[in-house]
Amino acid sequence: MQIDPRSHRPIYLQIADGIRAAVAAGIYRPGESLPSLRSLAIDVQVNPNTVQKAYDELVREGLIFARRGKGLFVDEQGAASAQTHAQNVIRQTFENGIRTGRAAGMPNKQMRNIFEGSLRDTADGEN
Amino acid sequence: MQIDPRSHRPIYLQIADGIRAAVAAGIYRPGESLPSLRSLAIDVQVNPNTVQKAYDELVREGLIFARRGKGLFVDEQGAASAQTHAQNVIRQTFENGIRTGRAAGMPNKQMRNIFEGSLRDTADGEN
Amino acid sequence: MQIDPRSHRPIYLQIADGIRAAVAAGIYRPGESLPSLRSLAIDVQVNPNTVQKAYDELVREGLIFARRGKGLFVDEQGAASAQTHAQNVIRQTFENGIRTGRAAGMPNKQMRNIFEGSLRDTADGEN
Amino acid sequence: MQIDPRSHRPIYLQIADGIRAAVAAGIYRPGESLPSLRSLAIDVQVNPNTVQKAYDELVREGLIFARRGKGLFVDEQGAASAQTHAQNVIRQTFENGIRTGRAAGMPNKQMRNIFEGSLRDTADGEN
DNA sequence: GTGGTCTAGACCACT
DNA sequence: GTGGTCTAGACCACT
Repeated sequence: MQIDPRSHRPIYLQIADGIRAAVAAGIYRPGESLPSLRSLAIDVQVNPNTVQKAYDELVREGLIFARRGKGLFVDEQGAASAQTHAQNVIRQTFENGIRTGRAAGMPNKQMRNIFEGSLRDTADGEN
Repeated sequence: MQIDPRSHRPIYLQIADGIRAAVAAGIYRPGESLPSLRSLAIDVQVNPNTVQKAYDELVREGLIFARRGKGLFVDEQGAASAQTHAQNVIRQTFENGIRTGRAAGMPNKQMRNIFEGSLRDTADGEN
Repeated sequence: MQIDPRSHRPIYLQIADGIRAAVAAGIYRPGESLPSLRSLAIDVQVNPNTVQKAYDELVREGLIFARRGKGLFVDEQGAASAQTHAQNVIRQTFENGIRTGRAAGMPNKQMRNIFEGSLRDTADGEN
Repeated sequence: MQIDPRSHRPIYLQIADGIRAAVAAGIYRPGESLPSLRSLAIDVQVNPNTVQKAYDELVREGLIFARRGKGLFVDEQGAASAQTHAQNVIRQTFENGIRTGRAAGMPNKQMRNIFEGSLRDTADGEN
């Protein structure tokens, strides 16, 4: 999981994004356990409290649930909702970019070009 | 100009983004003066200090410059630089969305669909 | 016996509450033996240590007592004490609800209405 | 606001309960500001982080909203929801008490007596 | 070992 | 001064 400490997006939300994406991608499946607070904290080089805040966010969303002394688990119904949630986030992000372009008077055609360039530049093999 | 007080992006950067987009769009042209601190502060419902910080940012970037006692003006070369800056911001935004999609295992095709949907949904007439 | 793992009331106290209520209701009578640690642990899906703690609590209260190598038994005077203890717990619970209502400016009449509604909604046949 | 440090209910939830009740009671009205993190922390003798967690809970509920640098305010629509929320909490509490009574084989009549006793004992003048 | 609460204290953005 | 994030570290309940 990638954390950008210079981003204005709080670390705990970046972590929540990462877990959400991983569940959406099927890396963690319904009923399966997630990395423990402490192990993930070591993994992303962050204080356990910050990971806790990230997980808390996802528990409230209904994506995961916690069992004291046992661990954190992907909710049976939660995985599907992670997919749609991820889609919404992506759409929201694209719309923000597009709105910025609109404000700068940029035509759709140019924005499509930029988008295709972004797809190419972030390609990590097969897509 | 749209300010989202709940966004984690600092308000002064949101204001700078807005000015930059307006310059790129030709709303403020090279040599023209920009709104005063106080008028813009009232406009976006924010403390003048915050607008000051936004203008500082843009002066540092070279997009605008200050004439003591006269106000702030758009740099001659500023308009072009605003264009490229806006492009970079947009590209950055798209790449963020794409990275989220990749993390969730979403194929390019689906992301293109979402992008086109976003273009359509944010259309405000002719584009 | 109902255990709510999401409640902030420790599980061992929830188990003790359950046993106490069962003794008060005459399900376990004075002199009779109680379920073994392991059987109750399996029953409520909990670690035997947690059941142990619940029994410890009840022994301390004087509701039950242990015969080494034989098991746990309901105290002769225990049944009566369970009755009064259950009454205290219930009273305490009602008072908590009433205090919340008072804090929200709710008149007694409305609280009585809510109480009667609760009695009705939780009715499981004859009461 | 009363905090019981011996309760198993976390302090931050006790604080949230208190604020919710105060809004329901009309002590804080829609649009009005709430005590600041620091002042409330001093008031209830608790760490500001704990108050923060309580307010965070209420922000998520939609009862209040926060403005960075300005303070916390009661949501226009939130006040009404506080009333119903308070009612639900009270009902939930009563039902818990009643369920305990049922488990102990207590008849409705006796529970009504206990309830009336509780109303009397917690009376603080006119109700 | 695992989740959850709490304190103490630093630092940031905004008013 | 006001809300918000983060670290470091203690302590609790449960496995």
